[in-house]
Amino acid sequence: MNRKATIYDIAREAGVSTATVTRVVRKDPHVKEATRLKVQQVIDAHAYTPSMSAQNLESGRSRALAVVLPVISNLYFNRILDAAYWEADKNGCSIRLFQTMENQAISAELVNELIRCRMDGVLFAGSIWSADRGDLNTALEKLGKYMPVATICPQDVSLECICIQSDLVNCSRLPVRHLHTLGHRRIAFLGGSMHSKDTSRRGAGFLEQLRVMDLPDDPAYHVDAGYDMESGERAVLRMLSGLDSSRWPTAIVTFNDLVALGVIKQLKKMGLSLPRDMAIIGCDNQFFCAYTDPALTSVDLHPEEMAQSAVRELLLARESSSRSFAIVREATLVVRESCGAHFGFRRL
Amino acid sequence: MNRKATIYDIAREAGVSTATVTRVVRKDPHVKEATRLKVQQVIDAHAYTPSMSAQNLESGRSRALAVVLPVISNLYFNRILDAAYWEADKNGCSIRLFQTMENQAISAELVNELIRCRMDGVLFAGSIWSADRGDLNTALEKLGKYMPVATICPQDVSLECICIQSDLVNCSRLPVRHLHTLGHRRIAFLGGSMHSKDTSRRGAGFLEQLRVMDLPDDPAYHVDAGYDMESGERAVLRMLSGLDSSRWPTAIVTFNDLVALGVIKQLKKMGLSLPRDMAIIGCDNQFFCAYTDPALTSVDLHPEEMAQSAVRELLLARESSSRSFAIVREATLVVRESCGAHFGFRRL
DNA sequence: TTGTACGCGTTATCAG
DNA sequence: CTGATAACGCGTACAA
Repeated sequence: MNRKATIYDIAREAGVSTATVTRVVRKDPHVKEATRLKVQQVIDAHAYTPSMSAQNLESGRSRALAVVLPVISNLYFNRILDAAYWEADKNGCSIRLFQTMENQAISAELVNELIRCRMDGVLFAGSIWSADRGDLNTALEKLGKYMPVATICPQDVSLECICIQSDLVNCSRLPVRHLHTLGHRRIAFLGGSMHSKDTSRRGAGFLEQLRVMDLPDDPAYHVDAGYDMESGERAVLRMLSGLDSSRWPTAIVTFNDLVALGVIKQLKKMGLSLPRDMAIIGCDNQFFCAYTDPALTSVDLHPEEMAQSAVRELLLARESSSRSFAIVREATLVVRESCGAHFGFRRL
Repeated sequence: MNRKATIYDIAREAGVSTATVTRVVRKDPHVKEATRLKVQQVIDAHAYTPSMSAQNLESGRSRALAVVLPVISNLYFNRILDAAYWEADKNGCSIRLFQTMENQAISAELVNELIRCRMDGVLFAGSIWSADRGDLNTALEKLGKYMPVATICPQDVSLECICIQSDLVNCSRLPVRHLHTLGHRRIAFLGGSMHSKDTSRRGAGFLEQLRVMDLPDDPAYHVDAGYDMESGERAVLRMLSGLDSSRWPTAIVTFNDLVALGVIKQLKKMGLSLPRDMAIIGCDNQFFCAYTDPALTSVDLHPEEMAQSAVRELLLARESSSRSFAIVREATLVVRESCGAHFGFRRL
């Protein structure tokens, strides 16, 4: 294994001091042209580049942002990571990834690790806010003493940091309103959890919307489940098999597109024709939505833009004193075929 | 912003030297119990942890591996990254991500950046080997002088590094044989490219298999295309509309599952019934394969296990002298519904 | 058992 | 314009 040339090697070989080498590298104008040329030549010959670690030690920064999320294999977080990566890259920063898995909480070890690495900032995405709010804010507060902190969180939580908020209200309102317009009254929600301590509180928001629109919120229409396809299959089966078909809902809103995938599969297996017999709306507007059968209508939370904002604010906060504020990114409904809207279909 | 306590702070406050603090942190047994206790107490009080940057500078290493791949939003690479992450994590290493986008080549800048960051190792995944082999090996060779290098590559390329090879042969053979068994003779390949300089040479391998099995390799059955769903839609439309329906293939093998998604959508739009009118086989065995309609039969290259092996070997090579060798991970065919095999269906 | 002193590679400051 | 030199925080011989 070679040893990479150091600034000393360059300085010696060019017959100058290390200070001058730095000046040349940094394109400091106060260097005689002849000197610059000679030094640059040696630099090129060795393909010299300043050592990252040394720079970091000296500057006390890492030129890296931490992104903390549950799992990157989940497409939603994958998109956040990707967007964060490019936004950071654009600013000469790298991303250090931390996956917490199911463990939603911010552990003390994680906090210490982040401080130890001298992260220039941290972005928390995912479900940390489901944990005890007190603990959470304590952790964020401590972290905030060392580096800027940003979170991508539902609109109704208040955290002591840069909050990029997803539009929980419209995320629930849009699907319900769309279905209502199409004539649906019995609308079910599958996946996630109905409890207000839920990951993203999507279930609770959904219930609220039903009430606002004066629609029945039959408890039989709300099955707590997980966040993946198998959960969707099981949940819809459990719901429908417990109900006389005359009481079946006519539309299903799912926690996310994965759950919707499972629901669609199960409904087809039961012989239903979609969207005629059942309307479905997912959430996240994943890449495969246009390729399900029928193509899945879905809510887009615009995670990429939230991640971009988060990184941008983090980088900004690095310079100035850190602030605590919120930015809301509105949700959008992407209408496809799974509710029959494209047929001008209207349920009685 | 707080300043994190340094080893000096701890030493002063505990009334010992920095060396002793290090000993306590490192659990060096040659420390008097009383001293250890006192120092540990101060350490705990400040939640002191040695600075990563300082350690890196001192040790000349970064405790980090680089993963270079085209895009993480592609599920295949996403899985590689995820697996690499956990394997590295298990060994106290972090992952530094580099996305190259379409730019397949290993640029000189990338090489320098990797060296500059003192990466403990690099894993290249993706399509770098499509580039000129000479350039590639030159870059790998240079990199190899500074750190262990591993690649996840097709089985038929020879690179001067740790080669985790995907099973290109079976990746082509398995689908063709499966279709052949089911009675298919006119088999098409869509997506990627037929040229041997192709990204993964999957097209070329496919042609070879057709010949081996004495099946017709009508050029009309091979449409170069991209790697995504839109490409699949366009490619199949182009192929079929240029052909009298009597000459249509009876089965389609696609470059990957995304292309298959597009193909399925387009075929349905044309009114075909699947798998009756057309058999389809994808590649990568993505999570959604079980949820397409019909469920997609697909080849699994086992990217997770390849990534694990790669990281493991990288970590090993860090200690010993670096070697150059290859490990092959065999491909598997996961049979679902898209070829009708579950019906005992047999085409004449 | 403990402390001193130096090296790791850069950058910044301050003389010259 | 250029060169010493002092941090930056840690590990580690070597000495005590």
